[in-house]
Amino acid sequence: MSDNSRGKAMHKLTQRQKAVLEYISDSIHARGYPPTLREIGNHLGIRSTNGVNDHLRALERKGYLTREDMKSRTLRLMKTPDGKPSSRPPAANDNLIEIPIVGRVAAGALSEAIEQPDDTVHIDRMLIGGQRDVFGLRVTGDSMIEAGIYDGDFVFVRKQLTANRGEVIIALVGDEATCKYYYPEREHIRLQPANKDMAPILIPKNDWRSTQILGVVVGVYRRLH
Amino acid sequence: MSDNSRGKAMHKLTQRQKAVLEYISDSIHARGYPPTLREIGNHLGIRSTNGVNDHLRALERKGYLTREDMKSRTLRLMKTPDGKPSSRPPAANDNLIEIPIVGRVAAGALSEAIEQPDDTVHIDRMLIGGQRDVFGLRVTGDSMIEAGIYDGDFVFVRKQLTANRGEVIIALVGDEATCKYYYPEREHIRLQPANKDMAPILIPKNDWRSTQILGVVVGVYRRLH
DNA sequence: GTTCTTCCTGCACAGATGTCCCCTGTAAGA
DNA sequence: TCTTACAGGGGACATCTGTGCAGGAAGAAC
Repeated sequence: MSDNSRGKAMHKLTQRQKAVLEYISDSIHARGYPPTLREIGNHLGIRSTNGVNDHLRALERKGYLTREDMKSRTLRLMKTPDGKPSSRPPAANDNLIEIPIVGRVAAGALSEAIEQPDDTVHIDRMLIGGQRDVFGLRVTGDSMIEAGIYDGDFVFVRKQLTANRGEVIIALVGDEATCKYYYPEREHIRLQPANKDMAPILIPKNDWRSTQILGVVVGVYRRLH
Repeated sequence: MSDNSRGKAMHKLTQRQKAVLEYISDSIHARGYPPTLREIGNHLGIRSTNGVNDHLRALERKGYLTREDMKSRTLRLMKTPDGKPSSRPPAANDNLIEIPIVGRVAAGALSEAIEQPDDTVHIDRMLIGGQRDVFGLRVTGDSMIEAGIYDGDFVFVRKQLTANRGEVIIALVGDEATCKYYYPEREHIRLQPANKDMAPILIPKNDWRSTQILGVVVGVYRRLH
């Protein structure tokens, strides 16, 4: 046994093997359970269970899946066709966070708005830095264009009542949620737009309630095209 | 048949039924596939497959799971024991797309880069407009700051070889992928930065190969904080 | 009491499913 | 040329696995 290409080498898949792997993955995600040999064969036009088994053995040998002897539907994916470790069910859930997109946000109504969101999106934790208690908001207006936040952008906001100087926050001014830089100063809180044509909003510290900060912006998304 | 508590009433589970449901759920999450009748019986100390089947029938009747006739391991959870809809995998998957984040992109090597991505992220289809063939790229440099695309931003790119005038594209210039506005003109292709301090890149149409367009930017994401 | 439902035992059986063996053929390497 | 990996066909076979029938015991509901 010369076995020259073993070790932790990246075994590449053939087109056919890839198709098999993809069908297994699809089946698991769409139905919640893996397919049988015959289901795989049926889907790919392979009439012999042995033909399918050949592919499964190859995939097993290359480390893309494991299975248990003599048990039906016990396929488990180990890697995606790209070679990424694919403990998909855990991975998909662990790395994702469901974020409510709230439409209008009125005073005190943030939690209500989050409880009954118009919509939700799923975001990879990687993109929001593993934060918790995040909600999404659609930006209206051009007050932050110099910070690269445009009209229509989505901002993802970590819910918190305090912020550090200079952070981009969502604050409640009157009955409206607004996106600004946060600059606490001696006499007042300055909410600074990133737009030289717009003036800062100054709120005397007397009038300021801590509940007016809804959160800190941790991500911005813009659709183009 | 009086059947007084039917309708869409919330059917409560017995202790035993709950245990069965929990074992099924555990099995799916821990192993990736549902158990068989005998596995359930074995785990709960039920020696008769029929005893187990009784529970499954009860759970089915009460709407907590479904299964397919004469197929092994085809249990599907519909509700958690609390009564919450538990269609986690379907919901999460239909709306999500897995996007490879490619690092370096050299001439002709885009598909390879996508096949072996350094990383992938999951993006809600809603955010990229239901596009297919999308990959992600980290932006380097300030050439698009006036378009709100900053150094370090992620751009999501729909793979295509053509573009419309004025779109933000990723093109291959030399051996490097670059993000610019696309302006085809009489004599040359103009790749226009969105930065008044930078000059456009002009490529004579003779030197231009269609493969130089890698795709059109459909989304931009920026982490803050 | 009578009738349900729940929760089992035990068992027979048919259909589903994985495994194994024997083949054919192609293509790439050594 | 010989070997190996790939991509199957066809089929026998043992085992898995769900289904169904015949009960039984305990408790609740009527």
